[in-house]
Amino acid sequence: MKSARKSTATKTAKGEQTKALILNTALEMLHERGYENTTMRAIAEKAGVSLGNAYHYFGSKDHLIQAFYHRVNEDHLRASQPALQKESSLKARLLSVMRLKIDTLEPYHEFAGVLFQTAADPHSPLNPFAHAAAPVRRDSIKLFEDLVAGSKARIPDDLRSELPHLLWLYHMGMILFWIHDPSRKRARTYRLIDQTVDLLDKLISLASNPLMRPVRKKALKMLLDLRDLEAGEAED
Amino acid sequence: MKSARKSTATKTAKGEQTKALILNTALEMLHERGYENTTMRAIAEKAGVSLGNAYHYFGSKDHLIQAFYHRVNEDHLRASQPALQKESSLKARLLSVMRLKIDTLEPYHEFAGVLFQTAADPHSPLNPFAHAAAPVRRDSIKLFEDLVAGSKARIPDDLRSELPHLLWLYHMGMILFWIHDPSRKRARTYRLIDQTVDLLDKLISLASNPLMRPVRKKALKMLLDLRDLEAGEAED
DNA sequence: CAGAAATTTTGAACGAGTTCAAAAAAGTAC
DNA sequence: GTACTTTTTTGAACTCGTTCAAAATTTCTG
Repeated sequence: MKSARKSTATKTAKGEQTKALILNTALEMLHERGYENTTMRAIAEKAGVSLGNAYHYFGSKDHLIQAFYHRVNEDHLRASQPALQKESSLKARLLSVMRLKIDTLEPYHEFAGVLFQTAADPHSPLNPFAHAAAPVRRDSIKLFEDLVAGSKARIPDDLRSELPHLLWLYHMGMILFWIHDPSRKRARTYRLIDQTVDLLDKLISLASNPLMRPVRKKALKMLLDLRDLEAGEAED
Repeated sequence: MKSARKSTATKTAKGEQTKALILNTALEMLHERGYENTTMRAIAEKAGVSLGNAYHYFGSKDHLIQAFYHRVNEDHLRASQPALQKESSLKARLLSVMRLKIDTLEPYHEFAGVLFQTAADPHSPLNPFAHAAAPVRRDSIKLFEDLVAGSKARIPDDLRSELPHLLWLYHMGMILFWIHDPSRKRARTYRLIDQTVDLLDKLISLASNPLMRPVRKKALKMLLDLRDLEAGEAED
């Protein structure tokens, strides 16, 4: 994890094709052999390109991991549509989305740990505190925006606008738990999700109470402070 | 981060001496040159031993990082004693300890990021969800046990026994923020600590209210569930 | 279509973490 | 003090992520 070179944009149909080939090969191997055994050399070889060529399109192995996360995210987004169409209560929507997230992630359980390791890197776009503009991150938050926007719950505007980020953070926490969950069929994770979704729903109702307005304002202010540290170098 | 070999216990006075020499050299270089520039080769060379010898005593570079964390922790523990002697309210004790933590960590700010990366590794003893028996982790929680034990606050037993872990988790969160804090003299971190300590103190009072007993019990139960996932493989 | 410019592709090299078999040194028992 | 066992130490080798200059190919321009 030395460099930070960006993945090069392709300028050509041929390039596009090669890039896709490399990515698909990588994801396949990641799935079949896990992280450690998926070396850049192995990817290049299986894809039938040179090692240097792989690096031309993906500046580092991390970029491949991000691409993986992006892919899984798309799958999850797609899988969530039916539930989001059907359910209208915030609680039911959240519960479905969270369960489906674990379902989607499950095939990759054994190597998901490194995903969190890269997320902990201060420069990773998955890092909760890092610059929010990173596309991977925006994509994965988008789902929670839809989730909130489409629900009929009466939620004050200040909370409503912040809620997607909060839920995204919560969902990262659940993934962290899932990574370490040794229980059969990941039963403890599913149980925890049931419990926490219930709790969250109650908390949101509580926080939406007009009486809570001052407290809520204060808490949300602090959360905004927590987020997006990238902005200014020079604040005192 | 491939291997998981343990640091070998030394069997000899000579060995003990060499191990200490390597560790001290490593910590010094870590401090002076940061993580990236402190290679195992450089450590070995400066310590006047062979590369293989360094690996004999520290199974991986991660072990050195853990040793670093351990050392910083001892410094912090020592620095906290006067305040813990003087202050008796939970809030004042926590505030001092947290501020001193940042003070202690500050010299290492530029490379502290990797500390969190290793902490995110499912196998790291710093990982909040991993096996709690790891000595590094126990040591760093110990401080918060003292902090709570020595305070005169009236706190129900169930919460009191869980509080050290909660505070430790909170303190990890503050470190995470600090790592990303670009503000001058880390002013935002200190401000956040002031605010959150205030908030925590209020929350603890609130949770200690007899009326909250049922809710508290439930929440603590869930937290216990969250912690120590290492136990059983087979729960359904 | 020829030549120039841009893009893709290659292959070799480097640096760093890690492993390991064997040499050197230290400790132990008689 | 010698022969053994154990521990320490070495140095070479291996793997893997990464870089880079240059070759091959494709695209663009007139």
